[in-house]
Amino acid sequence: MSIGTAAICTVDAVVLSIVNGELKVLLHWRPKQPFEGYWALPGGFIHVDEDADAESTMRRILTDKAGVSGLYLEQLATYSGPDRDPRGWSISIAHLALVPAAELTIDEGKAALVSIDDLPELPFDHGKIIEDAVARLRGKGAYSTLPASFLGKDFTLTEMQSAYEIVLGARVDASSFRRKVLSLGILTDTGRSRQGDNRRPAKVYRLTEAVGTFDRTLGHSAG
Amino acid sequence: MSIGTAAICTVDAVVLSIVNGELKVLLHWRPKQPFEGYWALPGGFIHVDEDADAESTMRRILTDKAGVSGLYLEQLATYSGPDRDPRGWSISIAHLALVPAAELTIDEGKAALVSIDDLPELPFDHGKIIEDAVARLRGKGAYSTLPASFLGKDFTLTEMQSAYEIVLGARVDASSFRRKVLSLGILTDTGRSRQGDNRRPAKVYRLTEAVGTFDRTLGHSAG
DNA sequence: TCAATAGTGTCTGTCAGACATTATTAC
DNA sequence: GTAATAATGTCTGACAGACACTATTGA
Repeated sequence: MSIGTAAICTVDAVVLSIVNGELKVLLHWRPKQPFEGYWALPGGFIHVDEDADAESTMRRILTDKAGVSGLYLEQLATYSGPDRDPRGWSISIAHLALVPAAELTIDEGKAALVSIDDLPELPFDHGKIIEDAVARLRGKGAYSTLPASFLGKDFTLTEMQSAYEIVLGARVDASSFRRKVLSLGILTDTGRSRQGDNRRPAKVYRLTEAVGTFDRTLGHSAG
Repeated sequence: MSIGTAAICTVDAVVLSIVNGELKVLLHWRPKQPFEGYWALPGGFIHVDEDADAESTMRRILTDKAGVSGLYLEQLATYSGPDRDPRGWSISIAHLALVPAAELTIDEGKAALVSIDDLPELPFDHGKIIEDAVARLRGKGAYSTLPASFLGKDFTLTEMQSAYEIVLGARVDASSFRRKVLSLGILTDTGRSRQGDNRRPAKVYRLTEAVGTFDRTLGHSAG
């Protein structure tokens, strides 16, 4: 009896970034069939001869297609079925990646950052995957440091608050935000300040640890 | 160029249940190689000629191996790599299932419910998968109706509270629990009561909707 | 009556939201 | 001084935890 299956095994990434106060997703122009000429999520085949696991596949592809490495990456969900890919029964292990826009290398014509509110028609089930990715980000954003992944290593509290507001899609009270974030101990004061024009300089912080979750929520709680 | 990969595509389920106030996982005795004679998670190959997607594969296998259908099932994560299965580079789309113990058909000798604190040595990465499943359940339990999936269709508040206590691994105050659960509107009063010996009968409720999440937490909040 | 469990009432500390106020910069 | 943003102080309502209290059954 055969132990293998004929399923096509791929990975796809929903790479999100904040540009001009808007959540954008990285789309890649498909140079080949199927869906030649369409914009789609960056993805590709698992190479069983070189990849240590699906996350390695994903990082290899993101480095190749978007020039990013070391970004925040988590597994989103796995999509499968006979109809999602015209080549046959397929599996896609989808990932969610968050990256500061400045760290992305966009090859004009081959890739683009597109507002999640203004997506073109997408092949496969990529529309659904992006929807799920944004839902995950919005849901997890309120009780984790995920939104800080959109910022550089160092940032001010105002910048961090702005990232949370964009992720949550709601205004956040500055006083509450500072009180909570600082009391959680997730930030380290770098001792430096960032000057602006005609205004008081803001203290510069960085994450004490990598992305993590906490039990209190930030921003408005529904209900 | 070949579009397929040689990855072995499987699904596995962490079927959890509560027996005697303890969280138990369904293990299946492996009648064939690899790991013949070991206890392992119920799982199997995706059949691309008959399965509509990985969840269909999972439900087909659970019906065959555990006689359960219509249970709560959600995707957990996908595990992959060259070493987790001796047959080669493999993918397992792992699922989390919650089911009342009474609805399980256990074929003695072929399957067993084992306490999650007393697991045997498990093949593949099944130990890690169970660990992740329990972490998911504990994390999501405090703000969802997931623990109610361990109960039958109808239940009393005391039974529901007990399920939450077992899932959260902590005592829950009855007054707080009732106040919260009832104010959330997630329960419908059936109008019936359940008699016990020498005690006041308890009202019988059922979930108003299928498993869902809410924003307030039940039980102790950490921090 | 008692034993046992079901269910309610109420106090208190914590904390999010609101918003007024102060601080620090450039000009 | 003004303009602009950074940061703090304080009031209030909501609610979780604690726990005392009442209710309803069988014997």
